[in-house]
Amino acid sequence: MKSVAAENIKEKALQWTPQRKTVFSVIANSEKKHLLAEEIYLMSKKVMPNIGLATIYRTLELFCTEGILQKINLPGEPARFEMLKEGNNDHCHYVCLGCGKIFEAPIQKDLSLSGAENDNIKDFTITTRSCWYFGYCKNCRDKAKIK
Amino acid sequence: MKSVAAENIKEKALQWTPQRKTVFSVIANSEKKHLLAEEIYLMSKKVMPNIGLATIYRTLELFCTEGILQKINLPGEPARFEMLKEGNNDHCHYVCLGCGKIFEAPIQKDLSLSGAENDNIKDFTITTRSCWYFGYCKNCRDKAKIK
DNA sequence: GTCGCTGCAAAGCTTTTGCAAATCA
DNA sequence: TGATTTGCAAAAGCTTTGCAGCGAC
Repeated sequence: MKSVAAENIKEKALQWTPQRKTVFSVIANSEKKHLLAEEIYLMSKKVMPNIGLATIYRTLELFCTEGILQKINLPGEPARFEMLKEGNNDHCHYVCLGCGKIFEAPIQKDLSLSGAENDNIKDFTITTRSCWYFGYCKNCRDKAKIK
Repeated sequence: MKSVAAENIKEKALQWTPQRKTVFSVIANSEKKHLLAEEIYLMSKKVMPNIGLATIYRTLELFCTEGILQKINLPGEPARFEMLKEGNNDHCHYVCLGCGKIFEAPIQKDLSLSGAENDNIKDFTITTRSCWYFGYCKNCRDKAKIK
């Protein structure tokens, strides 16, 4: 399993090397969805002990430009990477400040231009959306109340 | 002009020092809304040549925890800082990938829980929203078509 | 044989930290 | 005076880059 985007790499005469296969499968098979470069590196090293960190970074960058991955930057921590799916990737993320878990939900279709009173925005062509909500999940909120 | 949040600093026995005043006024009076630490540092140095970069970072962190500033992390560049206003700060950002300009619009009220099919999300308490749309403004899109 | 890819090490950049001196309450 | 803040320099942490060797086509 490589995905259409992965096929694109071959078409562009870029190589589907063992290292790139490893990085791809490690991310694709991970239970965690939002991975640090360091985590991807360590998981890849289990499969391919000689792989270098620079290769990880170069591969992640490649995958991002090819639309296989999305890079996520949250405050106070290194970048994370999330696998994109064919078709709709318009979901928003709910980050619990208590337990650190990340939940996801679809983004409303009409959300993008809502409330636009500004021509610049009414006439804006969106290519990528990134919506992040920070707060507390039920569990953590309940715990906080008990305290 | 200091804002309620700035007053809070005094109440907490934190000091409203010349350096902090400088950083605050430099950001408050800037035309650009989304500033790099480096930009704030250079602007502050014009007013107070001896101010140190570490002081800038420490002040920015303080202002963020006090709710005076919001830290913004976009991929591929250092953190930016945006001044928060009293009351509603729920706006989303449109970043033009052509000219780099950032436009703003209000966020829909009902946006947060829309499409939630998941209990974790239905029952999520949001404290902060961060919505970013990437794409092309009218100008840049038109230019691209001419090419 | 050419071109791209890899691993290693070094460098780069942003941000944080340690500490003595200065400042403020 | 005692606690906080500052500036400088050094360190830390993440990421990128240079380069020689390797591998694919």
